[in-house]
Amino acid sequence: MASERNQRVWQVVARIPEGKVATYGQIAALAGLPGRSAARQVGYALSALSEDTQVPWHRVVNAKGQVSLRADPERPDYQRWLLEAEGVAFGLGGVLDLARYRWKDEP
DNA sequence: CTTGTGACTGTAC
DNA sequence: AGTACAGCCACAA
Repeated sequence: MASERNQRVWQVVARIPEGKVATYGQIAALAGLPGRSAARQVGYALSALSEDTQVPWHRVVNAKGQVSLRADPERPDYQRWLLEAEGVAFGLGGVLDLARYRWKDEP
């Protein structure tokens, strides 16, 4: 069974609308994770997700607007592929425009 | 108990 | 622009 804070993180991630993305720091703030290293715990929480999870973890990117996730040798840009399918445009370096796609908790 | 690692961020050079 | 360092926390061994 997952820890409460992990579920809290997943709950926040699940609120990200389609075609939008959020940064780890943002997720941490919304999830109410204390401390400055909260972003790490967010990443750790996502790492604990199952393969069949329904959480849109692919909408979570780092502060640079790039997909993080360890590069799986078999799925090098799985996350990017999922985002592109939602209408998110990536730059050449696999970077997206955070100023444009960053999710805002309130409209 | 200690140590090492990690889907990170911000500041400094 | 990129690179390096520090910060802080959870988890596995």
